Amino acid sequence: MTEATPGRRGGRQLPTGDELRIWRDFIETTAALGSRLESRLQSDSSLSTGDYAVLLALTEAEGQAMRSSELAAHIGWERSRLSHHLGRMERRGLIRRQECATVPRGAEVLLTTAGAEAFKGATFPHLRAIRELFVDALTPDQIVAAGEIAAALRAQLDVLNRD
Amino acid sequence: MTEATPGRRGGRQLPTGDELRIWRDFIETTAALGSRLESRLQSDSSLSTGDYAVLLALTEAEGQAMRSSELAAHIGWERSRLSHHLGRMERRGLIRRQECATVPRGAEVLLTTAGAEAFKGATFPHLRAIRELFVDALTPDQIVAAGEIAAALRAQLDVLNRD
DNA sequence: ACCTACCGGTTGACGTGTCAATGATGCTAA
DNA sequence: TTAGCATCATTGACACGTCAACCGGTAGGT
Repeated sequence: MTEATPGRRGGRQLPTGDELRIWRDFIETTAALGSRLESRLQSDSSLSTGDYAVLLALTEAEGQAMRSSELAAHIGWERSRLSHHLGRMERRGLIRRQECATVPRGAEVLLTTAGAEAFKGATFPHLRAIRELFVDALTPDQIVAAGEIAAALRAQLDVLNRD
Repeated sequence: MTEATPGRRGGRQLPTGDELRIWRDFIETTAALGSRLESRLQSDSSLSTGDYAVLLALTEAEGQAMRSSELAAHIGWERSRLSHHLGRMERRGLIRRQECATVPRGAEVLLTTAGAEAFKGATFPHLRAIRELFVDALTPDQIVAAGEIAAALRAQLDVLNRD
């Protein structure tokens, strides 16, 4: 398992071979997991995970509507990304955009009935896929560990975000 | 931490709220980690992780060349994806393609000197980024756990791949 | 010989993501 | 007042990924 490397863990610049193997396995597997879920969602409901995130936010919003900027902040997207995505969703009839009465130059994003139905139909298979691909794959201990690992990685990302 | 849900863990169809929170945290954080590494590599060396994978494979290949199909199999990409990517890399002078002498209708992918230098310059900062963003973020136990989690998720992906 | 089926590789269409530039509109300070 | 300036949102250019269609050539069966 471990390697015959000189110690000095603190001063080392580069990952060891073991660490690198785990890194590759980890990042590739999580990426594969994400795209597998994406394709499950797609074939179950013709929605992407992006669509799902937008529809979820709108479904839970009061009046099933939000201003574009709020929506972007809520789901953690750049405005540009959201704008492109809303354009595609609008073409498919899942949402509508109209000028916002309260805020000047603001755009209100509305859930259409087609969008609400698409979301409703997607929820159950999506959650079931999460259970099958993630929850069922891991022991309860591993699920807890996964949460802690995610938290630690997130913390490090936040720390290094000051660059 | 835990929820006041009816037991019956075996028969449950959907993830609990706790499980769902961990899932979201996990998948979003790993995705963010991937894109952070992508942008580090980009700003350090003007390469994408795709470029890096291709250049790594070619660098380690005999004669710094491989047939397109072998290369695709080696890095686990679809042929179409590789073909598109090679087109972009060829435009940037990182690789060259020529007809393969031995295999009819085969395409040989060659590393150019520019490609070899780009890879050489990218390696160290890339490995350092992996250390900073992944290895340094976790305890040794967590790194081991991450490897086990990846293996378990991969196994489940493989099992469900018969559908 | 001919038809077919496969194989290696490319291409086109489209969805998705980032970055930088562009409107459009209100706010503030000379 | 008006010259900036920030803010909300969109747009265009491009990289990347998937899917399905395509092309050219070889191999097998009849």
